[in-house]
Amino acid sequence: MVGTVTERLTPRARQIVMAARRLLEAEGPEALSMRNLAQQLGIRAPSLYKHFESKDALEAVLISLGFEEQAAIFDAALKASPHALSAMAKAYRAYAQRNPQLYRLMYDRPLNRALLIPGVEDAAALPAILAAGGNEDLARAAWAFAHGMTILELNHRFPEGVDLDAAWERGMAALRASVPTARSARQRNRGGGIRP
Amino acid sequence: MVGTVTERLTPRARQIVMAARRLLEAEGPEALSMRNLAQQLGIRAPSLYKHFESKDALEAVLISLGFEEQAAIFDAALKASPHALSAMAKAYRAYAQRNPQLYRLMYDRPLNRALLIPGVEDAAALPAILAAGGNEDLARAAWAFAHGMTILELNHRFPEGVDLDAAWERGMAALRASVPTARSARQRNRGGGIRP
DNA sequence: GTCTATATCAAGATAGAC
DNA sequence: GTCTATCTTGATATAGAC
Repeated sequence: MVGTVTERLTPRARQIVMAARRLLEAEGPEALSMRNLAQQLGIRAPSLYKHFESKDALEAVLISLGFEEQAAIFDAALKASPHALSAMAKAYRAYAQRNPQLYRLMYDRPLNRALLIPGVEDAAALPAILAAGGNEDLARAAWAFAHGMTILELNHRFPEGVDLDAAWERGMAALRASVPTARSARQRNRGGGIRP
Repeated sequence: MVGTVTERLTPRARQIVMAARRLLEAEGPEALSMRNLAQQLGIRAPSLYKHFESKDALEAVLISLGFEEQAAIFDAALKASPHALSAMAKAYRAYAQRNPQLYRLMYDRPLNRALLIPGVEDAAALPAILAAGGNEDLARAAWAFAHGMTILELNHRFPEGVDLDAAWERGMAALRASVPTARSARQRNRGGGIRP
């Protein structure tokens, strides 16, 4: 399903989204203003509103794109490795490191789900549940751990020079030991939604 | 050491900080502007600058206050319970739930450490390291898990109605099983700073 | 300690012409 | 699809009088 987000856009809207992504990644979410974005494209800010209803709508496309990309790499990690949970964690960390500002945009605030492309959020979450052996509580715990490590590192909250690889490995080792077997998973899984 | 932060302030500055805290908790970080704050106090915004050099300086006092309070409740949790790591996690979660907007202010951005009251950040972190049996990697992992659960819940990232108690317990059970003994801790602890 | 007046800047968004 | 001109709002902060 890669490409469904940008395929919904007109060619010009796609160009704008790509410019927005470059600007975001280069200068951070505060710099992503309609004025700055227009300048990057060599046009004026009001022109952008012919392509997107609002700034929120434009950001929602970026966020949808992020979920779509996460879903793809999580699926790949899940299929490629027998150690599903660790592979997912590595993929999660790598994505955030390659796209730190988009990651911030995706996770720093409550989501405006009405503006998202339907399904993208759940598509990114499903592989995590599978990697947790179907146990949603464990999937949520693993997600929280991965997000916490990621955002605390992005915000420079750990002491400088510290070995974060070791902290990741320590946490993942603990969580891995907690993955249920296929049999116990069937007993435990009580539904409730696709997101972990 | 409770009270050291507000003790450094003049009586009027203390009143301003308390009003800022009420405003922050009632309406969120975006509403904490110098204008709004002044209005709460029945004065004009420029008057605030006679008491604080900048908005950042005022926020730094609030953040220092948060660390001071966290240090106090973490110390208490550590002393009160033989299950140190779980007690810490419960205290962490409870503090964030009682002070959600201050929690956001404390953790959503990189810290301006030059403006903080010296030592408060480390004082809040030390109990976590002790609770992790002295293993700093584990302390960092546990902190990341607790912060991730907290901020994802505050931002409504989990599906509605889901049992987050179970996710907390699942994660903490896994991490708890990983706490080293006093003997192994002495071998492992490699220093590097007080923050986890 | 507080005031008024002001500087400075930047944000999102709309109307209507071309 | 882009423009100019404009509206509206709001932010942090300073100068200098009282």
